[in-house]
Amino acid sequence: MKDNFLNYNNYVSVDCVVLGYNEVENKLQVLLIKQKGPAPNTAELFKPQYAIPGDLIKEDESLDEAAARILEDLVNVKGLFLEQFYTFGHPDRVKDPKDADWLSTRRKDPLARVITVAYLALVRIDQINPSAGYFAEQIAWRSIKKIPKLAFDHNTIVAKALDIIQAHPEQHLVGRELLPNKFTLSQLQNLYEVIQNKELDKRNFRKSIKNNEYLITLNEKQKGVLHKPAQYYAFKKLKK
Amino acid sequence: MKDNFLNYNNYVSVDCVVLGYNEVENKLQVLLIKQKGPAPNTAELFKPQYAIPGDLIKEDESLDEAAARILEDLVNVKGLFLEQFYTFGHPDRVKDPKDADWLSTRRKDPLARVITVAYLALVRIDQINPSAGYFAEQIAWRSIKKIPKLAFDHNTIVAKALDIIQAHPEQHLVGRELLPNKFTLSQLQNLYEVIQNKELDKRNFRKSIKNNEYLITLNEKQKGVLHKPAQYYAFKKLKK
DNA sequence: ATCACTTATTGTACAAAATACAATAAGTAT
DNA sequence: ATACTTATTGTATTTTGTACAATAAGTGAT
Repeated sequence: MKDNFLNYNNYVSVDCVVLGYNEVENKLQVLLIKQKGPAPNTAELFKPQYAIPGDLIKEDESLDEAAARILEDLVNVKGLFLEQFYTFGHPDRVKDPKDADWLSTRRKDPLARVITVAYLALVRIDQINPSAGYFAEQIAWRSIKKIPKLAFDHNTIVAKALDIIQAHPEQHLVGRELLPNKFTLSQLQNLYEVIQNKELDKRNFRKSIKNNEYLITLNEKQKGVLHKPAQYYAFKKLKK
Repeated sequence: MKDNFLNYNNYVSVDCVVLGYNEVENKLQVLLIKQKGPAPNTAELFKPQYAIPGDLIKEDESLDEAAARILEDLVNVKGLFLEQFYTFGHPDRVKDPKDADWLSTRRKDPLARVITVAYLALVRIDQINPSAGYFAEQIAWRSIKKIPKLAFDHNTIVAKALDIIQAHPEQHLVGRELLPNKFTLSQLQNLYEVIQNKELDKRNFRKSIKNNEYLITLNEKQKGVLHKPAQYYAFKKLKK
């Protein structure tokens, strides 16, 4: 019966893949943080890496709450779309020598295993104001096509998030989350094209999207543009 | 900087929703264990509940390995289909009074939070031999239509597993996992009907399934049946 | 050999959805 | 009036989904 009182405690963290859409450049980007070193006087010894934002969970918060807190701390925005998508728990996932430095400044037991629950968040880059928080030296948006080498297994985590959203953009409310409240069908199409990384036919796109039960036509058109003004659309509130 | 050495350790477990297919009765069932009490002499004080099989993870195993171990211990079969599908981490998920008894016999700190990574497994009931292991008093198959009240939040976990498999049976290799190596199209159709809980048209089912790139026609028919013998089919090996 | 019985197998008409493809419309600026 | 730019729309074709019932191939009984 000695197994009855096994006590394999583990660190549990939540990591967030924050995908941001830059409408002007029509690019999808991922939010990275540059790791903060230890006390300033020792900073020269510390080689910061880029990472996705994450933190250990707190005693009294759920996983969803932890993800929301991490994002709030970092991007100063509440109520973003957030979705758990996978949990990464390989025993060696934080044991690469490249990560030892950072862990030694942040953990009582730097070699302890960390299991991380990964979340996907969608944000409009122009609407949020990410700020380097207590756990980030600075933050950076990077194109999903040029993601640098990241700390821990974060490249794997980001790749899995991208797979998921590309397979089913509509299930992840991309339009609602990544566009302004009112938008044109061309804007919506551009977004889908970036996410799926392929061109779509205008006529066919409009035919299919107009079956979307949440899309509504507004009583408003573009003004002052140097071409035929486009109709504005919006999304209906979600049924709860 | 006091946050630097936060030490919120947590128990992490893996729970498995084992769905078994009984071809004869054409039923989908879920594998439950009846919780084992403390030492025999105190057993009369212990009110066992049904639960899905699960265990704390071990120090040196990945989540996938933990899931495989739990199943192996319980059903004595290796190499089953196993898929992580969600992680449940509400702070109170093991704090219902109904669960206090069992936890007090198994945990140094019975009130400690447990985060659990849930896996889905698919098995053919006639092919495996579940046995009560060190953590199960006995095991039981229960129809997915009549699942009793379970320990912890296990009813929620089972419900989520069922949602997932019903939405996309083909993505979860249902046929490959739940049928014999050679099978008839009627067998395959029966399985899909049980999983999706609706009747399918024979002609339409065959039309759609025959597009499946993994389905191959064998050089063999049923023998000795009291009706027109059916063609046997099989699944091609998966590309890795 | 015929027949009764049982399950396996197949086709066709129709509707709906996906795809390929280009001309016209509505503004602004000159 | 014209040039320019992006918005908007339709049609033919293919593919996929759906509804629906007659024939085929065995066995066992006569």
